[in-house]
Amino acid sequence: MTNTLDTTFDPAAIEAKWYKHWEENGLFRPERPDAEPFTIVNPPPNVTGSLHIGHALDNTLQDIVIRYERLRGKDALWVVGTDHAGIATQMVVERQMEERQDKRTNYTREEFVEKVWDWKRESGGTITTQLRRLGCSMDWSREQFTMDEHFSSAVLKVFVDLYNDGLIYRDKRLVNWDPKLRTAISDLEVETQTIAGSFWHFKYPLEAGVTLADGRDYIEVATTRPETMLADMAVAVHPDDDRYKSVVGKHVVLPLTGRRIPIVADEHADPELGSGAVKITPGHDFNDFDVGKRAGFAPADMLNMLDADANVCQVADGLIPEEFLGLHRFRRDVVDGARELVVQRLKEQGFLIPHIAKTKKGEEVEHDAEPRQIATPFGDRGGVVIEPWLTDQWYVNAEELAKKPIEAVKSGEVEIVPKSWEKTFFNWMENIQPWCVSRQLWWGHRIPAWYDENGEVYVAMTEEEAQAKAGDGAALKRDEDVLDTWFSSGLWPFATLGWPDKTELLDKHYPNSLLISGFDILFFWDARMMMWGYYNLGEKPWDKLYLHGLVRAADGSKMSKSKGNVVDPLGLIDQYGADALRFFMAAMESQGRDIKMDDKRVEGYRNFATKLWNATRFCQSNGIGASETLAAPEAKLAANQWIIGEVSQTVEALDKAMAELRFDAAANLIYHFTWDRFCDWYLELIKPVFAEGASEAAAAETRAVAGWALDQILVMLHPFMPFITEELWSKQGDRPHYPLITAKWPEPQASVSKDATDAIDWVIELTSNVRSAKNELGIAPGAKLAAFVSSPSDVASRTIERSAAAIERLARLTPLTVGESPAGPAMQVTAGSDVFVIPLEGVIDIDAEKTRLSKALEVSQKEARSLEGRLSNANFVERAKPEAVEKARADHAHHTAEVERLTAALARLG
RNA sequence: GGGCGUAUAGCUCAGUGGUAGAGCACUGUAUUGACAUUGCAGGGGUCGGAAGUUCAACUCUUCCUACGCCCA
Repeated sequence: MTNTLDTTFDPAAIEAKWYKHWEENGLFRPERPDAEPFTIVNPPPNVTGSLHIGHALDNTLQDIVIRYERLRGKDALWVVGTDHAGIATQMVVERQMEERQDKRTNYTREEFVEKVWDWKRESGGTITTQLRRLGCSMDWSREQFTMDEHFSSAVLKVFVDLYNDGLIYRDKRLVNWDPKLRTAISDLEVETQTIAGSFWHFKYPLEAGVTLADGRDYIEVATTRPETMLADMAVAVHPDDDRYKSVVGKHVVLPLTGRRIPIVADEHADPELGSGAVKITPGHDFNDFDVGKRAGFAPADMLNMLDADANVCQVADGLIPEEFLGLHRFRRDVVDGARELVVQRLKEQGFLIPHIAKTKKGEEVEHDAEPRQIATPFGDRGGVVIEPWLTDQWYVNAEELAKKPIEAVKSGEVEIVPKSWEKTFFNWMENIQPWCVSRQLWWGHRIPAWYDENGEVYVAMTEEEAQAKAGDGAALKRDEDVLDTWFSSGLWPFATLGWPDKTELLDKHYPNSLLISGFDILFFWDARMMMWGYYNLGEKPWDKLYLHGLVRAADGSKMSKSKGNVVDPLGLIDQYGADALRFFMAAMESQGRDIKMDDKRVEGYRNFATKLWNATRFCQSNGIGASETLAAPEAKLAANQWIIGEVSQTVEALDKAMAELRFDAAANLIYHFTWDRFCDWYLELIKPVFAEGASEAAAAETRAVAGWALDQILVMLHPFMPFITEELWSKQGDRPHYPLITAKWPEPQASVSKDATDAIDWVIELTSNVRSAKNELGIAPGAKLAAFVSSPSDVASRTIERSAAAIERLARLTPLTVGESPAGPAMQVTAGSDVFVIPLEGVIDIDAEKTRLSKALEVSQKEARSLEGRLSNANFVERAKPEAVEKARADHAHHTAEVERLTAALARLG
């Protein structure tokens, strides 16, 4: 029995209804204890986040795969949750406090963290509601959060294990410091941007009595960061640089501070660049840090002239003049800083070497500095210039942990799709640097390390354990810092399944089957998961990694809030429906290439949904309802056999596309099958069967086959368009205990007669050719015409006999006579090897038919000539693949025959 | 500087060693029975440029040009 569909398709009306139904009935993860597992973990979005177009793509692809595997009977688990997003979340809550003239430091750490939890409970996880609107079928019953108690203890365990294995350590070295957020960040969180800056040249006076070979009493140095000269500890020159050989080991006396610093030989100094001498500030520059170490300065002795806010503070030797203290490192908010004051003072004291530029007219003009493009590091969250800063931080020995992941990808144990990303993966993993994992925040997993009065460190899961290690008398103080959010989200593939406990879930679903992520988090997250997976479980996190691209604005630019070109996926869902947006994402996703937003295309897929809706309405009006069998029904009629064969081919091709993760190919297959085959041909072919007076047996067979074929469409389309398909499935029959989401995927099992499918293909060709000819000759499309075929092929004979009704209805040829046509003007139409002569006494425009035939003749002549050329080439006949030669011969024969036929037809027209 | 990727119809994109496809747009046409969010028919491309391999190159190789991304 069927439930009548509304005449119009309204996505919004069905989306909420079905999502609720699925979720409330536990259909996202039905009990399938004995089924083969299939597992995906969702890249956990920030708990502060809301759904953007990138999430829409990422989650659509995952949902397509998980729904597909669920339909194929697997125990499909899609793990979902959010991550605590240390910096982002703390920023959100602090900003809210600011609005109330309040601040974090007005509270204790515990009070503040409790406020963040309050925020999370009230406003966090907006995105989880939004994912539901997209139709994503995750297992919400097991929703995870990286700060959950269980997850948190897994994080601490990893830290402790790594420490015990010597893979995590505390070190004093330069770190990327974000002075706005007042925390260290990892090198991945630094974005280098090229900005317009200046390059200043200074004189550093040699100490009394020392001169260069050329007699000068100073060394010229140049810098883009003059303020750091307050903490300079050396001047480096290249050991082979003759200009400076005599002064290596001597000293200069710095202006402003009066610090006496050595001239050292170091290969870092490039004789070709500028003066060849470089100032060395080991405490504030990564290169200088290395030079400083080589020159014999211990990190602890390196001068640090900036505080956590990047304001000038006094250095250990106390030589920075009072007037600089407290200044910001450089001009900020229209207030000059240390940089500007240093330049001003050096200029006043004659230590600035001006830059001479020429104007367009050739006049020389003096500037304080040379304008330059400078590669500058910015923090990806705070957006301010990163300061290399000397602090104690925790580092993970990433080089060691990267070994197994590299090996796994090399051996093929883990497959990266598309493969082109492997090189990028290796390039990064093989040159990986120690990973700074400590963050100076309050929100996050606090580092399980305690220090006694002597600074001795004790790493343990709990304070009690640490105390036990330190001894009863020791007064312990816990490390203030928290861990990088990626440190914890890297545990996602297994900590969400219960690890470190040995759970059945973990046993069954680890390693995961597949991970889908944007390539932008390949290093941040995907690589971390591999490191953690191998380290903690000795096994890969997933079999396969699929990387997709970015969704770009329609003009190809990157979407960003500042540009104001962000497309809201929820708006698109409101406008076109979730199914249309999902289908768009799938159809555009071709192995990692970026996707350009195209509303017209989304609209097109909304139209596709409407088409299917209306096709189903047509079925209903002819008594076509739900199928009663999984296997294709028995069919005698050619059209029915044909559609069964087409379904079977489509399933096969679809399975192949899905196995290769070709989302675009899969979407296009089901699209074209539904529209071009099922709607445009099959439904037209079966219409005569339901006409009055037609055979009841034929109608019954057709109802069964059509109902079955439509059901196969609904199943195959369901992963892409879950809402409309579930709605139509339910309306096609009463099957409340057999919802589409957990229905069975079709299995290609058709045994259809080739005669039948050939017959329909022949009818389709004949119909298309008749329509085309009529159109060119200006004959009304609806006109029914008599036709003659003198010596029909086998397929023609059979089809004329069995499917005259279809030929009449579609090709509009009737009566169809086997035999010679009467003399007189006529047009010719072919199908396969058959030629139909259609007399058109009085109707035909003879000139138009002549033109049409001449055009066709020209094409065939050209083709025949070209093929002749190829076939007369001995090299081709001898060396080409036999199939290619065979095909060329057949094509040549065909075109030669066409030339003959068309010439004769033209002659007949006079 | 190192690495990767992309250049195919007006636009957005598939594609295969045997002379090209889709969606949208465009043109013509059709309107009382599933659907104008539609049907039918059609026009439109020397597959970025050059050279090479091959019987045959849009497809493989090299170089060039343009654009994009990542790393330093």
